[in-house]
Amino acid sequence: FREWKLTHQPKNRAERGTQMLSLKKYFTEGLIQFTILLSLIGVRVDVDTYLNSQLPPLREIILGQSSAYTQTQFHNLRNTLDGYGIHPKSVDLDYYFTARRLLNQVRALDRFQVPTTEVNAWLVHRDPEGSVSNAQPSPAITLENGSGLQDGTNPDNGMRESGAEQGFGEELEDLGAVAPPVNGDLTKEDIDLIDILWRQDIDLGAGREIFDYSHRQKESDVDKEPSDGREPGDSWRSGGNETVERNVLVDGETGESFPAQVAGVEDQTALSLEECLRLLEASFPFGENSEFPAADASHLNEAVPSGSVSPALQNGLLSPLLTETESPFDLEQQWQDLMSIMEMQAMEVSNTDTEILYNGTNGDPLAANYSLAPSTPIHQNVSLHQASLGSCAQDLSSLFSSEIESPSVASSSALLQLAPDNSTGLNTTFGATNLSGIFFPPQLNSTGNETTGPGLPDPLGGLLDEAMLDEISLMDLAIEEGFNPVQASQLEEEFDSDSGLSLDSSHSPASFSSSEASSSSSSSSSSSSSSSSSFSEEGAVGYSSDSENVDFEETEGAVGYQPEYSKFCRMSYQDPSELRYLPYLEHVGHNHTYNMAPGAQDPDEPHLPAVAKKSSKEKQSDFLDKQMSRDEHRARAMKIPFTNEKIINLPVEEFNELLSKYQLSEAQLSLIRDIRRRGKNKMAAQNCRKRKLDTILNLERDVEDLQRDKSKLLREKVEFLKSLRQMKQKVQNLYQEVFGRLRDENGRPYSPNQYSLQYANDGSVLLIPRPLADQQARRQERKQKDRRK
DNA sequence: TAAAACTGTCATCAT
DNA sequence: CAATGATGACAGTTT
Repeated sequence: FREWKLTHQPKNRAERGTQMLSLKKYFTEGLIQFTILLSLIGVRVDVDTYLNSQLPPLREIILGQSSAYTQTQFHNLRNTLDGYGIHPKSVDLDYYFTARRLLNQVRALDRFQVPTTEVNAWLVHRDPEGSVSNAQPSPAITLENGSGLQDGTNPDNGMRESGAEQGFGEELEDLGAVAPPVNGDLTKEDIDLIDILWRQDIDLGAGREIFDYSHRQKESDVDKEPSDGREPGDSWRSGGNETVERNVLVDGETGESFPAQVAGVEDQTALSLEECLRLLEASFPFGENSEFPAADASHLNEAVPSGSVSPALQNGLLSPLLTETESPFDLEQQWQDLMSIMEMQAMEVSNTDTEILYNGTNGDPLAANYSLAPSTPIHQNVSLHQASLGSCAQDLSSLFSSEIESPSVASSSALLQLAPDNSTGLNTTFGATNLSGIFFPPQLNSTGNETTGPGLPDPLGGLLDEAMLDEISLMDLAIEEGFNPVQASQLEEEFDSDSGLSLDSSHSPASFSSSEASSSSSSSSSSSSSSSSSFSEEGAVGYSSDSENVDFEETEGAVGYQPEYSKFCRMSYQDPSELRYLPYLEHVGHNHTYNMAPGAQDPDEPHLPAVAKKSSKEKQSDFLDKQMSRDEHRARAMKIPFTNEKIINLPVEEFNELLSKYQLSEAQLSLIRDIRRRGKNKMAAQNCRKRKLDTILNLERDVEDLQRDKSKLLREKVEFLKSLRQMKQKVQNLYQEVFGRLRDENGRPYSPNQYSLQYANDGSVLLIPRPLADQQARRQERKQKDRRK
């Protein structure tokens, strides 16, 4: 095959050269300009994939000959096949390349991606506010990024989930930069900084207005232009909302409008008040003296239909539901949780890639495209959907069922809930009555107040709280005992780090830096144009894979396995041990077959007459000499009268018989014994190595499975927490409603400072004086703590 | 040419 | 105890 390369490659190149000359003008004048135009508005177009496959890559026409034809980039296959690679010794290359070609087609579909309406709207929305210049990427992009997240329509979502498909430049773009990506401008530090700031933004629960340029503009221009309280981009939200306009609240962080109605009593058929409250009491680790800004109280006044409610009232009102803070929030830990979810998402998407690839023979490309496309439309639909149901009108069952029906959406929803959605769906839930401040411990709340002003707590703060997880367990939704996301994440990071045991699973921000670092440190010259795709497609091996090579494997003309690949190669499809059943493989050129079949390829005299006849005797002897092992040479030198194959493979009895037939010298006998021992040991070593490889691969698969499981569990956890919040909100609303309607003998409302509602075990609701209620609450709390210990 | 991967061999222990 | 298998370590060979 190497010969083939040598003879065909130059010809190939020449042909390509002439083709290129004729094509260059055409392309550069037409399509390229169009492409550049598109890229300037942030649309990625890969024209190559729409050209005749015989033509060289457009990239190559423009930039000149690539290294695609001079290097064998077989390891790319591994990276692209991702988890389902084949053994390097396998010759099932047709399948291999078929798979690759299909993958390329699928990716091509993915690349020519006309942005959806939502994306366009987003871009337009950002543009007039002064598009971000790439010259100063980090701060500007960070702001944009934060805003995009808060909008809940940030395509970054898709990026983080699809993980691999889009490149460096795209990531920037997805992070919110509207300007065309310039890969070289952003250093790794910049990316890290973006990431860190991005995390901080969410950590601090930064109010949306912090990022929202239009909002700031609104504030400054408030005199000139009285706004209707809605930004242009939000116009879609108002559709059909006019009827509840009167009761609409605006979430301070998302700017989202939602009806302020509280859940009616009649909603409680599914979930009894008692259950809700018990649940609430059991699970509320928050401080008793939580405070919230007066602004919240005013919202509350709107929210509660009957009676006037003072802040003090709310304090008292909620106190029976509140317990003391049990443990300080560990934001770092929560972040690790979050990040690990993201990594899981990325991994799953990459796995999806692979599955599509391998089902590619019967799957239709459209379906593949649907799944593979960075799925901004899908995610955004989800986001919008969840934002709309965030106001807790949505029933839990329908929430779950809807996601079950569309698994692709479900699998991607966790991230949404964590990133942008935390400010839409979740925060909407809590912001509905703007009581969210009460639900969070003072520390966190104060942090939010200091940094963001209007006291909007970090929705993520409680989202991944381990205490809440425990509560879920109490709810017979037990996820697992002793689950430690910190350890798990750390473990995961260890695996993700370039240990040589590539899991090919993470293109997450966490592994981003290492991957990129290894890419930049590798010697091959990945130009800036190719770095975008090499970043996303290379595995943890750190090999730079030029996009040209990835895209057009047919032209590489390189077959043969790469050492890089074979060490931890995968044998899902071809196990080396099967090779012995395919005797023709013996002539492929590699004589590394394990478990060599007896007599299958003993180069000793009588076995290769057909080959031998074709050449002269000298050549034949040379050939045989080269083919013979050292022991065979020794055996011949010692005039051993039978073949080494027999010496090694004969059973002991037959072997002894054989020895007894001949009169052999002591030296000969010794050599024969050595040959037998070495021969057997040789096979043993081969078996041993194969076993070792199998073990590693199995472990790798196990790790992937476990990571999948972990991701699933984390997703479930997020779902549970989300539903728990919704339930809490419902209960809270109910409590207010019920309490607000209570009247004493004189028709006056009860003061929440003096009374609170208690729920007896028999389902009855009691109005009891507050001191008593406080006592009971403390008692309950102690019980809880004891039970946990 | 250096480095990595591959292979055969030996020593040793286990079966 | 002999034969054989398994495996770490090492060295030579190949890529």
